[in-house]
Amino acid sequence: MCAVTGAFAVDRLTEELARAAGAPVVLERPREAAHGDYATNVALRLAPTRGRTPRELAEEIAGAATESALVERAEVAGPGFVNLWVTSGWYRDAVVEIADRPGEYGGGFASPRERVQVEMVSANPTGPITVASARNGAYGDAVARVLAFAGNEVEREYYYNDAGAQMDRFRASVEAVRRGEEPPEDGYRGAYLDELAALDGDPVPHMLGRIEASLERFRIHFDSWTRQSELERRLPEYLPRLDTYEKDGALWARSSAHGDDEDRVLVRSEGGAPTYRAADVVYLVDKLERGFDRAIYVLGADHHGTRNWYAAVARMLGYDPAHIEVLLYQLVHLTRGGEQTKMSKRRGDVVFLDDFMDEVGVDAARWYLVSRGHDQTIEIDVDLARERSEKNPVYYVQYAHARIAGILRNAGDARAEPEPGVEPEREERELVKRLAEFPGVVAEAAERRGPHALPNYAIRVADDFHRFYHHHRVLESEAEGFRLALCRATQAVIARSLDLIGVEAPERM
RNA sequence: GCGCCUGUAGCUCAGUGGACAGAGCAGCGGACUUCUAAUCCGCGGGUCGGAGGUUCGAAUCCUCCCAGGCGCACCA
Repeated sequence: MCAVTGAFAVDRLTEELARAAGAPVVLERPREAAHGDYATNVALRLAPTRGRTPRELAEEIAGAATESALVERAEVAGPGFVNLWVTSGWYRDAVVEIADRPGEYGGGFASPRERVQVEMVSANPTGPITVASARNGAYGDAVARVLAFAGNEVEREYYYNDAGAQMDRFRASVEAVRRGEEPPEDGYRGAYLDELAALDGDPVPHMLGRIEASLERFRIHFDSWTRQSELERRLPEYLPRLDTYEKDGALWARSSAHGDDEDRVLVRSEGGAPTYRAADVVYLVDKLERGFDRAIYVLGADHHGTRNWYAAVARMLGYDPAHIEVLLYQLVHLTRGGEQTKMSKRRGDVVFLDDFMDEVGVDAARWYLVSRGHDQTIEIDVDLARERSEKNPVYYVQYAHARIAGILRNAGDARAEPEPGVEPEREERELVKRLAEFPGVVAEAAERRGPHALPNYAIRVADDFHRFYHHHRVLESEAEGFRLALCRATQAVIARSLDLIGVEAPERM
């Protein structure tokens, strides 16, 4: 239970209403201003169980609600909605509570607090990071940031394949270039191969270095890097704990008996080499034995077929599959002038993250890749990206932040404290109510693993702020103290919304 | 054939049970001796893929159908 003191403004209002209704309520913001600042359908929900008509019950709740010091007025509307108008005191308190603790507002709600590992990107180091993999990172890192802000302890990990058939082809391709020959038919091509060929030794560590640099530039920092080859070696320890059988000379996991769609090969018939699945087994044990309460896998939709595999492995090993979570995101389709391009590293005709960042900037790149629902395939016209950059909503949001920073620079010693009797104007009330939504937006983004709610919300905040700014002066106005506090609160919410998706909040533009 | 995802304005997409469905871009018309016009104000634009069902109430939940994307390896 959260204490009443220190609870957010909407929570306090919700509790007052729950008291009036004698049941839990959910408040929502009506689309129509005529329907009040907040509204609840609690009477509609309660009427059947209480043997009353919805309107009758709504009248009663509305009457009780007006007793609250937070409620200016309450009306019954439609089939039985209770519409509420809040007092100017509620607005002042809401602003102060955000402005007073800008670093914490909206966060710290995780219960229980968990140790979480988010494993993401994990692309084979056979080439630079592509825009497709960048979506994995943009999504996974935003989820990680949201979970951390919620109060969890989060680590990011990159898992890479440093052995196996694809890596052999990659190394052979580099070797061929070093000998001045064409890469093999099934090998890799592209300008980056020449750069790797110019360096000495195994190209894999060099490639990984470039990948890490790209991701750091993309503002994703990995706490750890795990190699597939090291995990494979430990397979014999865990084989006895698995449900396995031999068929056609290969060793199979009977995963279909534990929730997977089919059985999987662990050890190949020819050569006796372990498969990628074998490394999966060891890796899962490794993650959980490191003490993570939750191991999150971020995978592209082309891997959705393996979703049940991880849970099956957990069950076979005797772990609760609830510790494992697979997040899927749909793929990125790139077009050039309307024509589809194929994403194949081997053909070398892909768009690399570094080039994408060069073209549209880091902020727009992150914004673009995370502002759409992860269940949605996104289309990016690479040719359009550059010219669209000035119209990208990310600048609209950043500009609101920079404008506020400008006001606060000019404010000097002026105090950001609401004047006791100040009556907020319409644009101010809308902005305050918007800021009051923030904790709910973050909580939902965390729960649904849907960080795209944040950029969409940030646009609304910027929208409300720009409108407020246009209609009212802050400095040397009669409500200067209130408005300065409102500016601080807005700045905090915008900065946090952007930070959670890895976008910077500039002081000047 | 089986599985996952998607179908909302001209385009790109929000909106996972509430009151006449929203934004950005594109189109048209207005507002700058400003705390930054990267802004604001206004206008036009929709059988929410289709058909049934559940509900006081459905873009949202259920069933079927249509269309598209991605999978269904001893590659990763």
